[in-house]
Parts: sequence; C-alpha cells; structure tokens
Amino acid sequence: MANIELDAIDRRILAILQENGRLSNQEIAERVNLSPSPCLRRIRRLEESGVIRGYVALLDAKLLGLDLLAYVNVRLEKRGGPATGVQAGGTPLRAGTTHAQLFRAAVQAWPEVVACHAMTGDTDFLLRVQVEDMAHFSRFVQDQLLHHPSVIDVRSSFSLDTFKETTALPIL
Amino acid sequence: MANIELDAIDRRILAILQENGRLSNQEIAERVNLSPSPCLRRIRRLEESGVIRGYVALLDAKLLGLDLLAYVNVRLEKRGGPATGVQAGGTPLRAGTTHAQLFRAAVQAWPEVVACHAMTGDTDFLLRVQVEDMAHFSRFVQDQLLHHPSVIDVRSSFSLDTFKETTALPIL
DNA sequence: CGTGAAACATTAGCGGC
DNA sequence: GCCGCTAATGTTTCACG
Repeated sequence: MANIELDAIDRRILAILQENGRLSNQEIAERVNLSPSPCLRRIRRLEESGVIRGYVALLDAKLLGLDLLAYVNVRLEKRGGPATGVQAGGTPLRAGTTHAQLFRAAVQAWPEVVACHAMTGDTDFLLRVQVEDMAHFSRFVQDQLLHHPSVIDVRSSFSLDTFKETTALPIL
Repeated sequence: MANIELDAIDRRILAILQENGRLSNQEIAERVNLSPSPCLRRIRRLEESGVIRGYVALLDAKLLGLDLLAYVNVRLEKRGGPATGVQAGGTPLRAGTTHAQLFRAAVQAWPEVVACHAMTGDTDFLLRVQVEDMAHFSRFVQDQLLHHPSVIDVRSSFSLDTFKETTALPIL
C-alpha cells in the first residue's frame, strides 16, 4: 500500500487490465512492447503495492433478476447514544458505541447494499441498493432501514436507465 | 443475452468469479467439485449468455491520486429543442435531437464521469464523478456541466468515506 | 461428465545492457 | 536498477469414451 512511482508502461498496463482483467501476461506484454518476464514483474509489483486491488468478473444484474437499482439517502440520529444491550440483529453493544458505528456495522451485513458512502450535504449516508423488485425493496426499507434504531430519515430514488457504468478509472 | 437457466453450481461459479476473476479454471473446478472440462464449459456458457459481462482489474483510486468522489444531481431543460448546428464539443446535431439525447452523448465523452443514471425524483440524472481534487472538480462543473446547453441545475455531494463498495451482486 | 494429450501460459534463475 | 532468454512447471482446451 506504500505509494509508488508509475511510469508510462505501468499506466498502459493498468489501462489494459481495467478493461480486460483476464488477458494473459503474454498478450499484455505484446501490447506494451515488453517481453513476458518484465511485464509480469510489473504486474506483480502493481498488485503488491495495492494499485491493483483485485480482479473480478462483472455480472449482468438484469439477467440475474436484479431489476431494481435504488440510491437511498439516510440520515441518522445524532444526540444520545443508542440503547445498550442486545439489538434486534443479535449484535451485542458496548456502551459508547455511536449511531454511525452501529449503522456502518449493519450496512456491512446487508447484502442488497452494494455501496455505501458517508456524504457531505443534508444527508449522512448514500446507499446503493440492488434488489429484485419493488416488493423486495419495500421489505428492505421497512424491515431493515427504518427498523434500525439510529435511522431517522430515508429518501429513495430509483434508476430508470443506467447509460454509463464503468469500473475503469480515468488514469490516462 | 438470451435468458438462461442457472443451477446451484452455476451460481457458485458466479459467486467465486465475482470475488476473484483470475482464479484458474482448475481451482474453480476443485471448489465446485467438478473436473476442469465441464467447469470450463459452464464458464464459457455464462460468458456467451452475457451473465458474465466481462473481467476487470479494480484499481485503487487514492493510490492513483483520484482523491475526490462526487455524486452530482443534474436537471435538464425540458421545453424547446436544443439549438441546432455544431456544438462546443464539435458534435453536429440533427434537428429533433432532445436535450436528454444531447446530454447522454456528452456524458459518454467525459472521462471523469464513471457512472450516470436517469433517475426518478426531483432530479433527472445522477452522475458519479471521480477526479483528483476540488480544483479539477470545479473545472469540470464550470467548463463542462454548466457550460452544456441542456443543463439547468447542478447539485453536488462529496464522499467523505466509502465504507462499503463491491461489484459483487447479491446472488446467493 | 470425465480422461488424457497437445498447445499454451506462467514464473524463477541467470546473464547482459 | 531494469530487460530478455531459457527451461521447468502448471494451465487450458478439445476430441473422445
């Protein structure tokens, strides 16, 4: 995770891999005009330094029946610690746990939440929620979000159409 | 892209690949208790059916100097077609092009916009924008977004902390 | 679905610029 | 330091049972 110097070849390797993470080292080496061994050494260095966080397959949400994508703005209680004792989810709490800590732990455990940021502005958190349909979403909001002791406000918007979506960062 | 039946083994293969897209077929075959050839046949089928959209390397935005992540809500002009003729970007327009079409084309060309959805609610579009710093963001808003003839309102929020972020869909 | 063999890819060691 | 060669090892892929 230490900071690292990247030259032009490193950046080209990154640009290639963030478009197609399964290219063989040989193929990549060819595209950056290097022989396979130095190319592989560079890739390993990029992996070990943390610049490459990992490799994943991207799946098609629609084909898997996940037809609803929502962005949910959440505001939390700020005054008064949450009640101590054992919560609905079964998580035991120490005294001194904040609402934000409690909420973050809950988010980690909810599979339909695929991303969550603490945000500036008039909302505390922005959640990206991926579910089958509105029935599932409704259950998630009622039974999980609004049921959570720290949550005081929830506002949802739904994606009508995703017309740009890339995991590739603008690095060139 | 045709719809496709997935059995329990297909789902386990998908779950494995969306966590680690570079595992060898042999390794995957072992984990799902299959020999390499039927496992590879299943993976090829998942790729060809479109369930697997592709494989990518995920990069670390911070280590690459992209320290600012913004979500930007955009509203567009709705009455009156955009002026015809050649736009600032150099794109020639036919009469009848809508503001939404014009905006979508611009979004595709802006590298700092890594995602864009048409949304329900009091905003038309939600953009995810990844840039180096506030100076770059400011230039993007002033020179690109607000300069765009169809854009009538822009409201931005900034990520203070991303504490959940996964490309893996909840499929199990 | 599984086996086996050919083709192909990865990777460590070493010498050269 | 960083490159490229070679050779051993491991992986993919396909015809066939």
